[in-house]
Amino acid sequence: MRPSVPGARAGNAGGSIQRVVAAQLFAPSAEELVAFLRAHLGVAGRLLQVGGEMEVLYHGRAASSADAGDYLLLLKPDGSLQVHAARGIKPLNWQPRTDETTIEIDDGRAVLVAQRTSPREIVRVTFTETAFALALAPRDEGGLTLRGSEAQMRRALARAPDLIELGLEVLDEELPVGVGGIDLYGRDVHGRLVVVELKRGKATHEAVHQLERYVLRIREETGAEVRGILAAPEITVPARSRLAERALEYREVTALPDEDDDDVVQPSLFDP
Amino acid sequence: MRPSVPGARAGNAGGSIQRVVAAQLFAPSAEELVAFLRAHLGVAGRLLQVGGEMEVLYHGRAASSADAGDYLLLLKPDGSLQVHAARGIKPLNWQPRTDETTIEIDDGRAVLVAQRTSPREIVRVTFTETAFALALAPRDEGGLTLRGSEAQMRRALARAPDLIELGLEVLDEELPVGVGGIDLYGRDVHGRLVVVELKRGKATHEAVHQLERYVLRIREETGAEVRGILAAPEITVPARSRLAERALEYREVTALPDEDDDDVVQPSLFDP
DNA sequence: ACATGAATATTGGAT
DNA sequence: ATCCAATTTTCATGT
Repeated sequence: MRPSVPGARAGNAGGSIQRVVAAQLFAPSAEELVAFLRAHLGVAGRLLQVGGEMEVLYHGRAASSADAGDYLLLLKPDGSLQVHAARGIKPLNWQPRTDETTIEIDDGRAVLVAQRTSPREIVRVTFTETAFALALAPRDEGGLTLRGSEAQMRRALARAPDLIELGLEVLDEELPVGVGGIDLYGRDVHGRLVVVELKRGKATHEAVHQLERYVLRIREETGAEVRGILAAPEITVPARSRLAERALEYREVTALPDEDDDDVVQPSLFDP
Repeated sequence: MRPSVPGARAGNAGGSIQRVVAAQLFAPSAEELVAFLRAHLGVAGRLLQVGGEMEVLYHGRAASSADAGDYLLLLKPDGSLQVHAARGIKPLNWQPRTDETTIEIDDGRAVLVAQRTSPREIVRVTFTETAFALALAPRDEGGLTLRGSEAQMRRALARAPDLIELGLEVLDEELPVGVGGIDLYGRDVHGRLVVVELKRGKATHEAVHQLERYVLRIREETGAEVRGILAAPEITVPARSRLAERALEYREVTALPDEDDDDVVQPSLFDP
């Protein structure tokens, strides 16, 4: 029978633990923390963690300063760094990539400095009271599959354009026009050109602007009649108004099927 | 003298550790993990962590499935959840808020289900081989101050509009016009109306579109001559071209001062 | 609750 | 390297 709470197990137990938890350290001194981090920063694949009281300074695209508080620092093997507070998805401070990370003693405290060259940025973490440090050695990751992206929606609608409108013929996906691209470009049952702007979430006035720009551009280029359709699962009230003012259209399509359905895109409830 | 690597210290050592590390568990069985998580999920302020092999399913705004792999799960006291892989700032899976979190044994494995009501979302984590679990009790956070935001830039430029152009008089900040607002609205030394669009980073064609919309709107409303200025530290080449085509202007301003300077906004290098 | 826009956005793709 | 658009964007703010 294994001990449970609190874990009284020593450093390297058997089983998976020594493969994932490479090393651990509780309530270290500044010197111990520095030695620990230096040792493991040099090992490829290590995910390091430090928990406890720390101060964080950042200077780069912006600049920030976090007073001493209890945070959780993660240093991933790809050089990314994040400092988490007790709330929210987003870290308090972070760095997507770092080119150089050093750990030194400064004024009796362990100080980690992570720098990036382009753009020139620096994060400086001063550990004022460390509760623990962990060195993890994650093994392989599993694959990730995502459904319901806009790209999937677009491909599904290109295969089944009747879900947007009966008789719609799709001529192009991601058709480049000036800057950016038209999600779906085609011709309706009466031969009129159709520009379709897709959104996987609630469409806002920005999506209407995008559609408007594309429609005007195609009208200029072809001189023909061009319809514009905004296809999304939802639309904000102001966006709906603006659409109506410009004689553009809205079509309801959902990015995800119901859980008991296999299709990626559902037909609109309002199709004739 | 404290022990260093690997930490052979038992669960509740003295000092800060028992205040931050409430409990720990290494290589637990499914039952032990369930008991641990249940016990600590009920305690306010606990930040829970589970490391090891797990599968993650998500269904909500989109849907995703991550095969078994070594990940790190964070459950914060505010109900947010994130599953981190070894790379990147962003979690593999996450949930900004959860309304209900349960932990059960299913087919011999510990399974955590976190649900959110609005929008209806669910994250299901199946622990296939747990290396460790930690219950942290973070104490107070320090304050965070940030410099270099667009709002700061705007306030600084409103106080010192000469940094944009000599003689510029600012009449309004965040002036609502249709949808959205004009960052800075004023009058130049010749009495012409001026619309200023600010960006704290590199300005793209979207910023030009925004400026264009505002300028056209103000021209319509006033019938007067209206200048449009895009103020940013950088601008993309296509955005610069589009500006020129529309007879709009670019002014270089930086969001952050040099490190040895106290001003928030630097004057343009090209000012007369 | 809804709408809006900033963000140290991050990330992936195309050129 | 640059530019662009999506993102389960998240987040703060105003209405």
